[in-house]
Parts: sequence; structure tokens; C-alpha cells
Amino acid sequence: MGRPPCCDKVGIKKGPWTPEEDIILISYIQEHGLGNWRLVPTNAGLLRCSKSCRLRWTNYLRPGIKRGYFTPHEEAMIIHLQALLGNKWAAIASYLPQRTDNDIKNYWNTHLKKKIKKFQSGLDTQLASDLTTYRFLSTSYNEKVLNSSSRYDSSSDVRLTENLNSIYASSAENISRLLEGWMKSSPKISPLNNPTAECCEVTTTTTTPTAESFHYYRLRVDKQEGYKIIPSIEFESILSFDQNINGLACDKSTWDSSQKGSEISGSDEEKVNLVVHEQKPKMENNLPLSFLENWLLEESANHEGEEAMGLPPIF
DNA sequence: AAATGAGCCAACCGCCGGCAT
DNA sequence: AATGCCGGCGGTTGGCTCATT
Repeated sequence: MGRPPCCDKVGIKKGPWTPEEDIILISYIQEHGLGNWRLVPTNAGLLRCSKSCRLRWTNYLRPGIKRGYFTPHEEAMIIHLQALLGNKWAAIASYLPQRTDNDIKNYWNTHLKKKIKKFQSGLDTQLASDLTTYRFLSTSYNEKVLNSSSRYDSSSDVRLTENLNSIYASSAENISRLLEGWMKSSPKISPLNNPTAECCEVTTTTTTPTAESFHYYRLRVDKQEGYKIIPSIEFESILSFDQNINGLACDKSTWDSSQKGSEISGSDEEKVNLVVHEQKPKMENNLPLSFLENWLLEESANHEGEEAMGLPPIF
């Protein structure tokens, strides 16, 4: 006999995650840490399979995920790495720790593949005129031919970018998006799914490693007053979140129409603390650098200034 | 204004290797 | 040793948004 199944297939919810589910998952992971995904849905009270929870966390909720447009340097890295490694998205993502493999895969399929095709057919003069990108594309595809016998070896994979001066995205952006979605979808479901709760608060702490600072905010869910995002200190330094929280509130009717189920409790006295721990770049795996890794370091240094300035994509 | 198509992306599906039982 | 789940991965899809007709 093997292990018991992780979850019943009956009664498992599918489809897009609601902000309420996100909150539940985040708070569970904050409390219990990452570990046995099999136990997560049951213990957290989520009607999802463990796989869905893990995917949601790794692709969307975990701290440090950078979203939005890809910088020219990121694009070039993806193109180069794809040429070297093939569709090994997880391996490619290991060199871009702020991006998920899913994001990179999507970006490749929806943007880069077309652009490369266009470039190869000689139609994209703008692309060809950009020396940096041209060099990446040229060397990538030359190397693909030269190194056609090489294979990616995960055992020797050095998380190179941990050694780079990566700009870590604040998890506040993720959570602000989450809360924004929560507000939009709130008419149907209560965030805390507790029909008896009068009030509940979610207190979140985030850090931006580059700024060495902490940012606090609270989401207050009150049966009488509705939802409120309560900014605390240093909000102004997270521009995107600061913008997102403006005007986020709903009235009592929203609360009343949204009472369903009971997943996590909430009361005036209860608080759920979400402490999102940001990872700082580590200097581990100090192994000798391969040709690729040296190249990436070199290119990263070359593009550091450009990326920091937030230049728009080339394409 | 309505219909249609394209683009995008979050989430699912299915496979595989490793490992717990 | 055999069984079958877990976790990771790449491929695919469904549904949403936006642009065009």
C-alpha cells in the first residue's frame, strides 16, 4: 500500500481563486510555513486540492514575485536561456527568481516566440536595429547550433541570480492586487466566511529589501462598517500599493450579502497576522561559474543601470 | 452599440521521478 | 518489493479583456 490520497476528488473546487481563498492560504502558510501541501487544504479549510494550493502559492502569492512588463534584459535572458536550455522553464526561471516559470512560459508563448519568428524572417527592422537584442538573438541561435548536444543539468544548476543585485519586488504589490480583487468580488462572498463574526482584521507586514524598511497595513472587515484598508507607517514608499488602496472600501450591505460558510474565525478580538518574509539574496552555492553564468553576470552588470531606470521594453 | 477575433494569462491536465507506506 | 501518492514540470486550455469591424 502507498500513502493515502492527498484529497478527495469529490467536492474539490476548481477555477479562479477568490481573494478570500488567497487570504486563507496566505495566513495558513504564514502560520505553519511551507511543508506538506497535502495537509494544506484540509487544515486551512480550503476546498482545493493540494496541487492547486501549491500552484497558487508558487505562481501568484509567494513574496518576491515581480509582475508587469519584462525588461529588455529579462527578455534577452529568456531568449538566450531558451536557446541554450530549450523549454526548461523551471531552469530558466531559476535564473530569474523574481519571475515564475509559468510567467516566463506565458511570456515566451505570447510575445517572444512571435518576435523571434518575425526577427528570423527579417521583418522586424526595429528589433534588428537594436544592437543589444540583436547580439543576444544572434549569439543565442548560434550557440543553439553549436551546443545542440548540451543538456541542462539541474544538479549543477547554480542559482546565479542570487548573486546579482536583483531588485526584489515587494510582496505588497501582490497583496494589494489581492485586496483589490477582494473588493471587486466582495458582493458575493465574505472574505472571512464567518456568518457570526462582527469584525476581523488582517495585519500585514511587508519589507522591501532594497529599502531596508518595513511596511504595515491592515485590512479591517467590520460587519457594521464593511471593509477598510487601514494604512499604517511608510505607505508612501510603496507607490503601487499606495495607489491601489485609495478608495478601497465597501459598505455594510456588501458584508450582509456576503455571509457564507465559516472557514476562519473573526471577531473584534481576533486578528490574523500575515508576516510576509522577504528573502534577501544569498551568497550560497559559490561554485565555479560556467560560461553561461559568467555571461549572465557580465550582462547583468551591463544592464544594471538600464534596468534600475525602468526603461520600457525594446520590442 | 453589438459582434467578432486576437491577445493574454491564470489555472488545469497529465506525465514523471522520488519516496512513503 | 510493490503500490500509489507527492511534488515538480511542461503543455494546454478556458475565460477575460480589449481592439477592430
